[in-house]
Amino acid sequence: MPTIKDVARIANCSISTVSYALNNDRRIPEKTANRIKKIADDLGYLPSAAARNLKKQNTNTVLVAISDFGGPVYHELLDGIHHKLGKNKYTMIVSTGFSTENLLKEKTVDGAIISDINITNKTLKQVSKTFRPIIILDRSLDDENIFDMTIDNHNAMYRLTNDVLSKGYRKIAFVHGVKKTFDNESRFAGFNHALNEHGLSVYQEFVGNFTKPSGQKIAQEILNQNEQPDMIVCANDEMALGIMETLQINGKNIPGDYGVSGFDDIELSRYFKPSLTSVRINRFSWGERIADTLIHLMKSESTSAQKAHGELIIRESY
Amino acid sequence: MPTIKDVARIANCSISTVSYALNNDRRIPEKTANRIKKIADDLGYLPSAAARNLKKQNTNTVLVAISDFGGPVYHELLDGIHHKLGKNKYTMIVSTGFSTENLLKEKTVDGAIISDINITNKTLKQVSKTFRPIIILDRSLDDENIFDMTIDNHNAMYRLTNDVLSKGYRKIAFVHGVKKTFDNESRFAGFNHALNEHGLSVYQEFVGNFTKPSGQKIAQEILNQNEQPDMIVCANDEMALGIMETLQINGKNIPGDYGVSGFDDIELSRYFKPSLTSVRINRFSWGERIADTLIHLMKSESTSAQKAHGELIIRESY
DNA sequence: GTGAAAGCGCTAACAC
DNA sequence: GTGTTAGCGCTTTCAC
Repeated sequence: MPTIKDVARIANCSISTVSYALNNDRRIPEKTANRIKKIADDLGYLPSAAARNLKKQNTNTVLVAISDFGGPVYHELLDGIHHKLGKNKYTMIVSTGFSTENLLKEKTVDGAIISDINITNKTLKQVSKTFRPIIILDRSLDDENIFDMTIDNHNAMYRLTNDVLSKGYRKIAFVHGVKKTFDNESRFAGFNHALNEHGLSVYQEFVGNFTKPSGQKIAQEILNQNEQPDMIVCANDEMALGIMETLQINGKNIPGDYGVSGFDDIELSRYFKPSLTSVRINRFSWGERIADTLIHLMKSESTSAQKAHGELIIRESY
Repeated sequence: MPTIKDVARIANCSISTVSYALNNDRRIPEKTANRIKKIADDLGYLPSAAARNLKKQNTNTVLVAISDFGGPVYHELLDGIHHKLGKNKYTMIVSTGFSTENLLKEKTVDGAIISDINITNKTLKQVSKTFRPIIILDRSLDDENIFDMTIDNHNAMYRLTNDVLSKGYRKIAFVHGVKKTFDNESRFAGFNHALNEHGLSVYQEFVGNFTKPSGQKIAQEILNQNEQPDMIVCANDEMALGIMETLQINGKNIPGDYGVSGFDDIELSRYFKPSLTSVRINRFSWGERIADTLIHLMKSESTSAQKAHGELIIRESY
């Protein structure tokens, strides 16, 4: 493993000259710089990030922490973040679970974007104390160096619910995802907001966990009860899809017997029969804005962290 | 930002004692160790990975490089890798594109798992020269410190094609993904192998790029030509799905007018009507085996890198 | 334009 | 059981 020392020895100069040359410092004439670069290249020299990070006290790396790689919603978001980060010479790494905790605590990154509810507020606050900015997408949390760029769930669900109401539905059930999560509570709040304005309140409530199987289970509950809703508003698409599937297997028509709506607009929702009405967030540009904000924050420049807005995608499911 | 020095000062001992205590060295009595740990905790001390990495010349981190976050096939694989890595106290980071190049070259990781055809062989060889093992999943490449744990595409496609033949199909078209990629060529080879054994050869060939839109375009080509195949074997599910969709839109029946098959068994394939016959790889246990092998390699222990085998999932599409 | 040297925050060999 | 110290591979200040 050649180090900067080896390059210096062979180039017959000091390590500082090598360092300057490799980092394109203006003081080194182009000719010398090229000679040194050539030698470094021939030697297979690659600088050590550990040494540079230690000296410079930064890593030029941004962490994106997600709750799992399976969710169908991260793709565009990550692409958007990566795209903007690349333009600004940052490296992006993605992690989950215990790996995220390690990375955050060991100062391996200059900034982080968190969309993983399993990371505790305590960890977040502890880490942000070291003056590395953190943008959160999965909760609201007020703390210095922690910035909220969540989706404006409330407003989007409010608009969706108003659309549902305009279609004449009145016995409206709500299917929760994991309770107390930001996404669930804010979506439910937007739903209630619209209902209340019409002098209505939720007809029935069910609690799932944002997954398809939980939707399937809830559909069974619905089928087994006496009072039947005419509309089922779900906190996300995956549960809505599970509900529709089970309802259909049991001979029900959608939207004939029940209207159903989702949230997130995952790919499957477009292909399911009937296609699912949902809320779409342009996650690529959301990601770009997130990265942009984080870059400003890491440079201690002022910016404002803004929420993402959803677009109603009306399809055939109610 | 407190460092080990600050902890030592407050604990009124040397930095080596702090280091030993924090790393649970047996020499430090539990009582002292606990006192020091408490002080470190109160101070909000977090060790610096950069310093430790520089000193120890390793990072305890494994990189998984994927070509994009959108592919529906990575989820289980990453979970399997992460699971096994966690059991062995390694941190996993995931990256794409330019970020992967940076990470690999700067020795930020002790080992890497590559499933990104955009990373050049040159980079791989250069990096593996530093004696960090690399496992490749997206190509065959013979080099020291580079280990092949690809899917045994040839064998799986051979078995699928034999099943197709046993159903009586004889005018069999093959839809390529990106040419010259390992996945495409090895699948095509397995396909040909089976055909040749029956004294047949491919009826027609089309070239897509592993995406759904490319499948849709190919379906149009098929519809516009005179000679019609009775079976369309595709190099992956996404293209197969695109083909089926376009064929159906144009009034064709599957499997009545054409049989279709895929490869990968992505989630959508189960829900599409007709459901798609495909090849499933248990990616979780594949991931576990990959991580296990890499761990051995990083410890310079001997192991054998083995390929992954696919399971035929027979459904309704031919 | 180039070099010497300090020092980033740790680990671990060695001394006591 | 605890402390002293060298040194990991860089960047950067300061001299010349």
